[in-house]
Amino acid sequence: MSEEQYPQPSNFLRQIIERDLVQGTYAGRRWGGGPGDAAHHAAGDSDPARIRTRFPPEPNGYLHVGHAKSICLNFGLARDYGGVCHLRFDDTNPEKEEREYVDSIVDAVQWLGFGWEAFGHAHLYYASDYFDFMYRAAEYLIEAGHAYVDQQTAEEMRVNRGTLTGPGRDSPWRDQPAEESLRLFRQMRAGLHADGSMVLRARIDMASPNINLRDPAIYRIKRATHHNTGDRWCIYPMYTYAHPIEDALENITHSICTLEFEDQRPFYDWTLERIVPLLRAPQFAQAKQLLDDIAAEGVEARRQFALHCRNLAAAKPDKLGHSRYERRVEAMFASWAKNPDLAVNDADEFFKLLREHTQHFTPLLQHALDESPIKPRPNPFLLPHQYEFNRLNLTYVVMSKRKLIQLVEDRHVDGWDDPRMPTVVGLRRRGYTPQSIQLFMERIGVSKSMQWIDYALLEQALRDDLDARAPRATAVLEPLKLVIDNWPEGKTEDCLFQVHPHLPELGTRTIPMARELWIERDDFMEQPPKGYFRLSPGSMVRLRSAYVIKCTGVEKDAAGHVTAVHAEYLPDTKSGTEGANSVKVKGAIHWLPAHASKAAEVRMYDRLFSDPQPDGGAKDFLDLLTPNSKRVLSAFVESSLADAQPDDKFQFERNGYFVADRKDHSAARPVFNLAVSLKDSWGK
RNA sequence: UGGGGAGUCGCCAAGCUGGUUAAGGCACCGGAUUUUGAUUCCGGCAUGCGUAGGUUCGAAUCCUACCUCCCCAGCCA
Repeated sequence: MSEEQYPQPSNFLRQIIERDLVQGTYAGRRWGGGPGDAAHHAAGDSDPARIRTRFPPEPNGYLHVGHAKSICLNFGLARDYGGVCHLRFDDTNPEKEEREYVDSIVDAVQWLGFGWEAFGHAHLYYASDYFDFMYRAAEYLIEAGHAYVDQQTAEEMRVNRGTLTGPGRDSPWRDQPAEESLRLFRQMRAGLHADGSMVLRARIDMASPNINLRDPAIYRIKRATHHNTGDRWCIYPMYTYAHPIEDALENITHSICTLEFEDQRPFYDWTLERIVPLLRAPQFAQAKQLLDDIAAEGVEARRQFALHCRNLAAAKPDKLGHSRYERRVEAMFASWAKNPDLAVNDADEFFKLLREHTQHFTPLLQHALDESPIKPRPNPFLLPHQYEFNRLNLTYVVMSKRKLIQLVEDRHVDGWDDPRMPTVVGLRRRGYTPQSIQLFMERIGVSKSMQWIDYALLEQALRDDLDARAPRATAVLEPLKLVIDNWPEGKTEDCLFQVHPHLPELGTRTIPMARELWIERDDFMEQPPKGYFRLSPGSMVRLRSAYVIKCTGVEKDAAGHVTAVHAEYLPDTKSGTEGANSVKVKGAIHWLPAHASKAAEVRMYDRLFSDPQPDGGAKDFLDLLTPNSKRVLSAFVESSLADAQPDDKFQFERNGYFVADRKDHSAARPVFNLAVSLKDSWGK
């Protein structure tokens, strides 16, 4: 795997993947054609996907630009490394989830330019389809002494969890016999207990400095109709328990999530390591074989592997549990610490214990094989690993679901797809292209440090994308009448415009010049400041693709507002003719004929918030809303725009990029949204 | 105060198995071209890598101490 093969900028995730590819970490995987346990996959061929990633949204709301980063990352990595990215709905909490959101997420991911069809399969999955396996695994954990049913109230559990600095207290139910927990758990499933009356908990360590390891809840009773499984279940697994299982069943190699889940990773590993005998049954047999092989290699191999395991257990004490087999091994490790030579004497017994009671040692074995410094040993378990990246923070927007909902419900915006919203549907309606969003994500990169990205960067990515390909058009947004007094009444003359200045193959369009025109109100000033290139009394300016004109006067209403501007044109200065450059002018303004332009509604959008971090600190984000962030203008557009279809994007020259509104635009009633203004070093 | 992360130019971000002139993007500042004050093009932009020590011929990269910021105490995800 040479560097030249991967021209993309390096980041820590790419390095991890490239390392795994080089080392063949996941080379031995088989794929059963769909998600399933190892027996299912063992029956399939070797996995055609070199890596598998996943985008796992909970279908409880609309996706926003933060999700888009995760989508671009996960699907992008899979695409770049010959892998597959699964779209998986993490639907383990029926109270919050709805079919409507599933549909909108499917739509959003596709629109962003990604798909989950690969190697003849549509990799779209639901965590809820794995409930049976999750339940089986839970019973297995109970039987193995790794989980118990707790009848404390939620409040008692909270109190007994301890604090950030102080340890928790064991539940009175923690040491009840496995049979009793199993009986209760089955009753929970059968619906014999009230919601909230008991919960299944992993049995780990109530004194762990990592609070997530203080016997986390893994199943709760919740009578709610699930969008996918209906009323089949009244107990539902918790995310922390369900997620690693989902990944493992789907053969995910790199499970990539945001930084706040870092503390959760030890539990992710804990879960998979404990259920290896169930999850990876055929590989489990392979692991026993591997132990036999090592043992057969001789005294030195045995000694090395045993000491490697000891060192690992010393570094990660949680890899060893409390069964009597594990306690025996623990005792051996302790004696070897004092005298490594003892390892030689104990090696036979050590291997015998591991070989005959492998199910107790899967956590230790998993890590020993994963990080074998002695001699590369294939790790048959092929468990997925979790990696975390920095979440996107964008200035001038809010991204928390609660706040987004409030904006919609309190009618500060016109809906989830309001062009000012940072939702994917909002960006789409605003005129953002999938390419611009992908470009933005490439530019901001990914790392593990906190990132605050200026909203302007998103806008610039849109400009860069649209500048290269959007057809040009003329629109006069705030019209002011211009009368060319020396132009004959009734005369018109076609003026030629390029559709795109750098893409001549896109052709030309014409706009007829006439006596009465519309120009932009901003393009005239009665008392111009220094450096103003446009029209003012006595000044000359070019009408784009037409003639140079000289301003001769203004009309005003009773209040003194300018109602019309008068000018005379210089007949020999038409663009494209010999005399075009006979008169040099600094400014060129755009215009439209009053008799042949189309009226259109143009919606001008500003940032929703005027504070760079409306989400931060003690501020009330609603106090920081930009007043009038939406302005509706009655504008004129060139008549060729009558053919514009909803979602079509244009550069309105000298103004910015606009999109025909995907909901409201029609030929009869054209409606355009400002996507992003042109860069303006003068400052309108 | 426990645990887990992170600190490289205004904003991102490479580099971090010690030796490069500390990549690149965005922003910004010059200048050229321009009938969009747009685009494009050229040029500029960290003697410096959170701070202080140390190891070394040589440190952003290794060691020590300290500082700052973020995350964690749901039967949410």
